[in-house]
Amino acid sequence: MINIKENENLEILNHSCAHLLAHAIKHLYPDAKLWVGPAIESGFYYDIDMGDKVITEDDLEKIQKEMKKIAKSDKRITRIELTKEEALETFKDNPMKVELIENIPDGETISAYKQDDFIDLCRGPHMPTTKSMKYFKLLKFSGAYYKGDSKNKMLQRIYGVCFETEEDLNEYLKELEEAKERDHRKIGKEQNLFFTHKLVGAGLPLFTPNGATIRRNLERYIQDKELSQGYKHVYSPVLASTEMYKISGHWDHYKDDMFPIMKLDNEDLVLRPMNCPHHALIYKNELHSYRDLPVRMGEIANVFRYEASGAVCGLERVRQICQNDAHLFVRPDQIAEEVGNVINLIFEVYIKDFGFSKDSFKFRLSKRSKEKEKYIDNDEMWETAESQLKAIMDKLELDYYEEEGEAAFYGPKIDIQIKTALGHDITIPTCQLDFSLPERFDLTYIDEKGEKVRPVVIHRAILGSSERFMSFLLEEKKGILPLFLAPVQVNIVPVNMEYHLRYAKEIKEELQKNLIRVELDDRDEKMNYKIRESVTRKIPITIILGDKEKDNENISYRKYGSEETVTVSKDDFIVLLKNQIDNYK
RNA sequence: GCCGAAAUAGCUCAAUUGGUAGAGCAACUGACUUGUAAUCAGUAGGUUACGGGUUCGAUUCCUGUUUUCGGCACCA
Repeated sequence: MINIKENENLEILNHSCAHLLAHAIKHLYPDAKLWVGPAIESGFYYDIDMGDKVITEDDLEKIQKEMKKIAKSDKRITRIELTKEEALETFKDNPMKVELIENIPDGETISAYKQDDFIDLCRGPHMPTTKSMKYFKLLKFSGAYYKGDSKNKMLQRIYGVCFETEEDLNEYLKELEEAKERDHRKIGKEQNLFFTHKLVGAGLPLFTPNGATIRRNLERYIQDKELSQGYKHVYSPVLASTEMYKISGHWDHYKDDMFPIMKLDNEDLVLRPMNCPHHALIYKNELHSYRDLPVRMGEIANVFRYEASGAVCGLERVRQICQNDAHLFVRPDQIAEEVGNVINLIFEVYIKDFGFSKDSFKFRLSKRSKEKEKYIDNDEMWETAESQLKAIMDKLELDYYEEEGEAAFYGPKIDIQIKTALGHDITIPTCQLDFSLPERFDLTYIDEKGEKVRPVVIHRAILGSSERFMSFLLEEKKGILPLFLAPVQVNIVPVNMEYHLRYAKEIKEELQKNLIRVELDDRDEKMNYKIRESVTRKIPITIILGDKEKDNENISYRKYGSEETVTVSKDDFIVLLKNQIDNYK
């Protein structure tokens, strides 16, 4: 999907189109107060205070028509420089712009752009004339908080996109449609993988046998990976006393994201939002020597977060999250190596095993913001942790960007960001550095001098959560699953029900004994019908059995996406399949 | 949580300004079955998300709730 912000011409074009939108709005709704209208990755928007007027689909049509009219009339777009007083005078009817102008430091040039009877405060640059905006479309509208702060009133935002040619616009609109086809919620329904039910609640998906098969095999896969890297797995309860979260800092910094307290006789229990304190206590349960470190403690663990009702989304954002979590308890001198191992593991899983493209995710160094009260208070710790993570990423020559305000409350993170089919930017794998948890739970190990020393904790998740990884997998693979995850790996279609069913049953049993997930389509239907269904269900392998196979005791199969038929002996087939499954293909 | 929209058969969607809720696919029944993407016929399937109101009459209008969707805010 194209990124408008990466193409300077398109960025200027889209920003100019935002002005065109505002111009049309002022024609149709003279009382509307404009806020800002930037170009964004997917086009442009404009935020407008329209008083009590609420935008509808019909309005969008009207506005678009008016935009076309202004564009066609070929108005020159000119830059005007103003003094602060002139600017205040020009925009005196708009309190939002007045505030904006008042905050511009004295002496700084204030510019505005004018096209016919419309003028807007703006740095520019812009296209020379309104005629440049020929191929655009208004796409959607919604509410948006003034200055992006939920404490403020809500403005109305209109989104659109503009291109240099009609072909580019149509291509883009086509891609938007195709993205809808990839939406994991649509695939989940088509392949009967998961659903939500009102009686269970929002953000709490139920996994059907098909979805559960994918999930179970994903969880097995990642645990085996971890075992091969020296991890050990634990189980810990989903509940804990609030006392624990007061020690960990969750109570001060994360309470609003947790489900409310359950009062017992003389205990206050909560559903856990994270596993770190539980794991810290497991670490603390025994004495550790410097020789034993790093301790790599993993768990496929359910956590619970009170996600806002407007935020829950399919498997992408849920309220019960099954994390592929681990905590690495390391000596300070092991930090770089262990973080490196985590990054390598991410590459191994995402690139090598699943074959995702390098462009499908981005590394982000997530730092704390200036609102320090949101985070655990220890400036020195934060500076050390952030600079250490940065140094490690630089040494690994990772291509990454930095963002303030994205850290966890207890420490900075390396997050791996992906874009969903619908363009949401979300984290899947994460690797976080934590000097706070060991301090708060008084974790130690004995160093070579026999003294107690503080370890450092690395929090990490490779799949992120089972739910979120599944949503990513389904969208990236367009519902075509690798063999080791497919709910049905092999579908058997007999050519004729009367003559070939017995042989088909034999083959099915043989495959089943070898733990291959196989189905035999023994319905009273024609062969072509069954083949078609096998393909539309995206089953990786369809076996066709007729006289040829029966007489020679072999099988013929076709792979999903190929029309080529391959004939092999039954035993060779089983070996081939098991090989592919073990190699995650 | 906020702004807006939606909710009709298992699924995808219809139902002209308020007047008996329909279709395709799937399911079921019967017939037909021999080599790589849909055989034919029939049957059944609904308190139109849930509650309240207006009306002689509500899928349709008003209202409350829930869920879903598009954003915003939040966010691993």
